[in-house]
Formats: sequence, structure tokens, C-alpha cells
Amino acid sequence: MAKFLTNRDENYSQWYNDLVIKADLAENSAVRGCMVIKPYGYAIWEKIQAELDRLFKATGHVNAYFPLFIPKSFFSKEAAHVEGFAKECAVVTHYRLKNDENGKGIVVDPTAKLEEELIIRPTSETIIWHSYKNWIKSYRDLPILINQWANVVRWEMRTRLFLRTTEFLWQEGHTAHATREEAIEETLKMINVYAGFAENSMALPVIKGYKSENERFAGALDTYAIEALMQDGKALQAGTSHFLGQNFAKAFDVQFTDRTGKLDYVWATSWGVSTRLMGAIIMGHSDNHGLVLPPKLAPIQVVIIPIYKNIEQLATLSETANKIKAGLEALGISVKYDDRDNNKPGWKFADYELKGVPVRLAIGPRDLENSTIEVARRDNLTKETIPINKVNELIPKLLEDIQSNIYTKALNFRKENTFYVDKWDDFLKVLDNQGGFIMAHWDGTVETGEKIKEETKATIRCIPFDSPEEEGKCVYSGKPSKRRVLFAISY
RNA sequence: CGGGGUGUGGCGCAGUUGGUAGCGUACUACGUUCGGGACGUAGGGGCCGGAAGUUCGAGUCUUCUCACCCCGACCA
Repeated sequence: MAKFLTNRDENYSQWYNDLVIKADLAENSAVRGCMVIKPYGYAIWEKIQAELDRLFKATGHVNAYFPLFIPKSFFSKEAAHVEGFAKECAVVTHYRLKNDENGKGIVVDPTAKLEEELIIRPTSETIIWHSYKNWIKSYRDLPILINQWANVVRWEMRTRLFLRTTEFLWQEGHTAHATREEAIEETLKMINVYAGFAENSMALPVIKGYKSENERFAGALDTYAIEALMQDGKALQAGTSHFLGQNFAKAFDVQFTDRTGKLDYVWATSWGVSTRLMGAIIMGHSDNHGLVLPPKLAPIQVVIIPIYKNIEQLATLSETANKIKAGLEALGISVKYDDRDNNKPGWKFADYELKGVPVRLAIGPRDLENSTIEVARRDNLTKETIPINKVNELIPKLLEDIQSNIYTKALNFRKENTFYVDKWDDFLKVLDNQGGFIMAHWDGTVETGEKIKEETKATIRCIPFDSPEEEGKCVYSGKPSKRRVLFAISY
């Protein structure tokens, strides 16, 4: 049991905060709502980026970069879009500072006021579609399949490390298509890429579905999302993909000539995931000992810790340890050999557990005599001793096993915490108890969704793609319904 | 914006009826240790978020102010 870490079952959100800080992933910064992502946390993000980038490119996308600033006027061109984001925009009004005349530091120079204010992007649809207007003339220019890795700013009222910060890192894909069908296909393709990534790399099962009307992205005709269940019974929206129809093409007057010579507006999609995924990984798997990282995203997959009594012994152990390290690295595994002299082995054990390193190898004089090594796995905290000459064979398997084990664990947790509910009382009961996913009938109206939210804080997370058609009655209004939707209290 | 809380060595905290700042930890050095968060000895480091006030004297009392954190409304 990790000392200094709040117990997960006593105070989940305190546990989460503690964990982020103690595992050295991030810390609060001098700027309200903004965090410093520390090297260990950033290393995980880099792994996320690398794999997603690979998946995007494998599906035909390319990277580009657009400005951080968006002229205010761009924003107002798409009505729903402004309305959705206006309340949380940071605005640049001046471009110069000067020395205060009273000698009290530095003030904004009032003569340096911008003609037109600049918005710091909360998302880039507008600035990108402004460019697309110049790029697209003909169906031959389509599709455009662009992704950008960037930071965005949304002035949220309340922030939480990784889950919601004022500035956050993300990727945003912005594609342009000649037909409605092709754009919808793209929207679907990308939500599937996200779901695949969540399940394969993050070891987190997700539910894919449509957002209900009032949960949709500002300016979208349809939003698809992946929803994951966290260990405290709350849902986390882990990624979204939007079918934007011709809204932005119309707002920015982006037309093209199709095969038959006819002029039409371009069809659009956008899709994104953010550093919030870090929060999903943390809350999806970790325990009272600290972080549990999926091997595929762990910056350090294997740590080797020497146990020794003196320098000479350390030298001998290091020789073997370095050989093991080199052998594993040749197999593409990232290994850290921690021969620091300032902490004892026990301290290191606890520290790497806190940091979620999937596999720990401990080697001491006893092992050296027997040509063995102790292998400890982070996911279930079990240990065993294996012959050193089996390391190259067993460790890769073990990493795979841990990856699939934590996925299965998360999947079982979700199964146990998904409730098919038909009565309003039962709906309330689930929320009162442990929370979780609730599959219930809904009459399809915004009003009912709003009322349920008001009374319970639970929202329609999505209408799952695979929710089968069945006759039923809305859990709240009793009106007829054709399929169950996913309700939960969310982050 | 409403409610709650906190600002004191790097971090975590204590500081009584006001008397000139202390503990744990981390850090530095040396020695003993090392199979689940070692120990001893010796060191270095803070002017108490900021401003004004009361007082012979303020970490402590008063007023104002700033910042951050947590809970709610908003949201990825």
C-alpha cells in the first residue's frame, strides 16, 4: 500500500489528484487552470501521439498546422458554433506592453489595441475552413484529409488535472469531402480508429454511439463519441467525431465543381482526442498502490532493480543486469536499470509501483548464484522467480498478458456496472448506489433528457451503435421508445 | 459567479494568553546498511502570500487585498 496516497475508496477524486502529482505526471502551474505536464506524464502523451499519428496516417491523413489565433469575425460565421464556444474564449486585444508611468512595473499599452480582436483557438474549424476556401475548386481537390496536433484554450470555470484544463493538448482532424456519404463514412471511420486505440493501446473498453441532439458539438449535424466507464462509476467521454454536413462550407463559402460541372458546398468532418485520455488511463486502471499503465503506453515497460551490499557486488550485478537490459531492448522493450545508490530496493519497489511500471525485475546475489531473477507484475502485484535465460522469452509474453489482463479487468468492471433499467425507481437506485452505465429507454425528446439531467445529473452519454431495436417505454416519461440509450453521470 | 478551505525552508505541517520561528521529510558530507519505503552523526536552507494599521513588540490581533485548492452551475 502506497503511503502518502489517498485511499481510492475513501475519496476518489482526491486519490486521482494525489496520483497525478505523486506519480510525477503533472502539477498545477502558476497560471490558473493550466498544468505543467512533467516529463514522465509527457512521455505517456508522446506514446499516445505516436500511435494515433500512425493510425491517422495509415488511414490516409496528413498533418498540417494552422494559427493559434483566430480573427473574431471568423467565429461568428457559423451561428451554432459561436454560441457553443463564445462563453469560454480567451481574447487577445493588445499587442504591446510598456513601462508604467508611475514606475510600477509593466502595463498594457492602450495605443497598441488591435483593430480586430483575436480569439485563442478553442478549436480550429473556422480558421481551417477559411483556408480550405482557397484550396478547393473542384472535386479533384477532394478529399482533404488533414490532422493537426495543437494546443487549444477553453476558459472553463472549473478545472482538473488532465480531465479539464484551461489549455490542453489535442489533435483535431478536419476533412473535406465531395459527398455526404463520404463524409459520414469518414466520421465513422475515425470514431472506429479511436475506439480501436482505446481498446488496444489504452486497454480500455469503450462504447461507441451517437450523441443526442443537445450533447452534439456546436455546429455539427451528428456527433459520434466513445464513452468509457471509470472506476468510480462515472462516464468519461474519451473521443468525438463530428459530421459537420455543409455548415462550415456554407459559413465560409467553400464550393466546388463536381463531375457533372455543378457547383455544390463541401461536406465536412472533424474529430479529436485530447490529453484527457491521460485521465482515462489513470482512472481506468490504477489502484491504491498507484498508477497501473498499459504496457503499450508505458514509458518504462520494465525496470530492473539491483539488490546489493557493496560496490563490488553492484558491479557484478550490473554486468548481468545490463546484459538483460540490452537483450530486452533488442526486442523493442523499453527498460530502465535503476542502479541509483540513494534509495534502498524497497523504496524503489514502491516508487515504480506508484509510477505504474508494468514489470519489475529484481536481481540480487542470491539470484546471481542460481542464475535467476525475480519478476513482479504491476497489474496483480504477483511475483515469481524465473531463470535468467528465459527472460527474453517470457517478458514479451508477460507484457502482452498484462495488457490483455487489465483490458479484461476493465471490461468485467464495466459489465458488472452496466444496468438494464426499466423503472424510474431502479434508475435512481443505481445512481444512489455505485453509479455506472445505465441502459434505458428514452422517448427521444430533448425535454426528457434535460429533465433527467436536472433531477439526477445523469445525461445521455450516447445512443450506442449496437443497441438493438426493441419495443419499450421511456424510463422517465413512459412514452414509446425503440431502443435503449446509455445514461451515466459523466466527467 | 455561489459555498467551503488553505497560504510559514523544496514538499508536508506545528506554532498556546502577541515576546523575535520549529518539527517531519527532502537536501549536503561521512560512516554503517541494502531481498518491500534503513540508521547514526554533523551541516546548509525560511521572515511567515501582499499592503496598511494597533502595539514597546505581530506568524499570532484588525482592515483591505492577492493567489491557489475543493464542492456546484458550464464543458473534451
